[in-house]
Amino acid sequence: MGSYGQFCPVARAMELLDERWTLLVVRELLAGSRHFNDLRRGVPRMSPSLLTKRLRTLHDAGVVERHEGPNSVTYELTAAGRELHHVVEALGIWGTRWMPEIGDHHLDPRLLMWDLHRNVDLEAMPDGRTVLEFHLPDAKPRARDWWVVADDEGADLCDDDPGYEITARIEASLETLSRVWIGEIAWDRAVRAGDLRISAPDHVRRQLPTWLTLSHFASVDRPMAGV
Amino acid sequence: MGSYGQFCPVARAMELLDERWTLLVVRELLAGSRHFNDLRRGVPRMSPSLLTKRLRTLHDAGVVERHEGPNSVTYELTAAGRELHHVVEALGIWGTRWMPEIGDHHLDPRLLMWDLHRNVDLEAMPDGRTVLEFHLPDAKPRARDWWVVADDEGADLCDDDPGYEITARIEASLETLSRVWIGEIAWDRAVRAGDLRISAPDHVRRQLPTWLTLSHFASVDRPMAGV
DNA sequence: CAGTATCCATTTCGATACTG
DNA sequence: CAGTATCGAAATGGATACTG
Repeated sequence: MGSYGQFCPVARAMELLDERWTLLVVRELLAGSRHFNDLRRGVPRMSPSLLTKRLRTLHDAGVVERHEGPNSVTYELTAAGRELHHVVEALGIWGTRWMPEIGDHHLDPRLLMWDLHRNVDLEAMPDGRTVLEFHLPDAKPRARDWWVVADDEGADLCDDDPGYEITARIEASLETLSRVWIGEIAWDRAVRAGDLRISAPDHVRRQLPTWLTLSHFASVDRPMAGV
Repeated sequence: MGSYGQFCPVARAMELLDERWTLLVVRELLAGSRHFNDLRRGVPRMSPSLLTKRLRTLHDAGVVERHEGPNSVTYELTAAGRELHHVVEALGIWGTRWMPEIGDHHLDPRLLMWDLHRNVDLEAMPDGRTVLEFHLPDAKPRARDWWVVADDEGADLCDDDPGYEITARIEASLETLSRVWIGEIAWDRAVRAGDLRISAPDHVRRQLPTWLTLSHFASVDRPMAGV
């Protein structure tokens, strides 16, 4: 394993990048995660020891820098790491266009809510606190109810009721919400079909789609759409 | 192994593409190889059974088409496969810019000569037959001498003396010629340093660099150059 | 030309539990 | 918070030889 025995730069890049999980960790770092446990939330099926190992490999390759603070450790991409965004972008576009639709084994409520919560548009939200309650009836008990609590400082994700007043409640199956998030079905269409149910005052209901920024790849053109 | 359990399109693309050798096979197909044994020459360290397996996986994923002719089998990229050129391109550029210089274990005379021979510029060459003899003194006996025989039909690679009149003879270590090929050192500089030695009439000697097109990534800007 | 067949050493990863 | 420790099951793929 390891080297391909080729001088070709594609092969030498893949020596590092074809290791399982590696580019997903890079994707998380590109998305802005800095702490070990934040990274974990972006790759929830990855074991912590494997994450450690990958971070070390990426560090040794000059892609990641590790900073030890007084009471926290942060990881950051180097210039080389930041340039991997071209690779991740190309992969994401290709995956969106050509990979078959998502199946049950691709669905993960923890990842979905983690992605959703870190992409809320704080600017678009009203001043003060906004609390979005999500209910995924078909998820496992522990992953069924979520709260995104946003103020001008940022957005937090809770899996316990924080007790605040709810601005809006969103109910959908894990599959529906996932497919809306990645752009496979449109928000409005899911609402009209009754697959996405919103409990909120009318003005909130209208605003809601602008608060939730969908996946970066949601707007990618799909050649197979409707086939 | 296999699924990452993520709906993220980067993850779904990597489910297919992070398997060892896969993108190098795609690179070969993008470079124009159509036949099994041509593909093998582009990935000389890959076992034939593994190549078979990867081709099957790529076929099942809709990336490759397999055509059985009367006495030959050809593989061709589908539209989905052709679009992987964005991914391969991004990887090659990144690898060129950020992967450390090549080491001995990256050198492979078979691959080098295969790459060189399929990138000669037939248009730039004189009419009739052109025969380039390569001598790599430090390669293993069987991989030390090569002949590229080009006419207006195409270029062939031989590892036995075809017996034709030699237009030019090029002598360099495997490392030097590899580094020139991938653009790590310039042709002229290698010649001036005496690392690349050419036996040919003066007008051929001047023309030679235009006949040999270097690696597609040779011209990529290297941020670490000279550090 | 275009693959199969075989075989095992090695790796790799996932799951889980635990720690300063 | 930021990791280690441990373990075994699974698979991966490299080497080599062979075939219609």
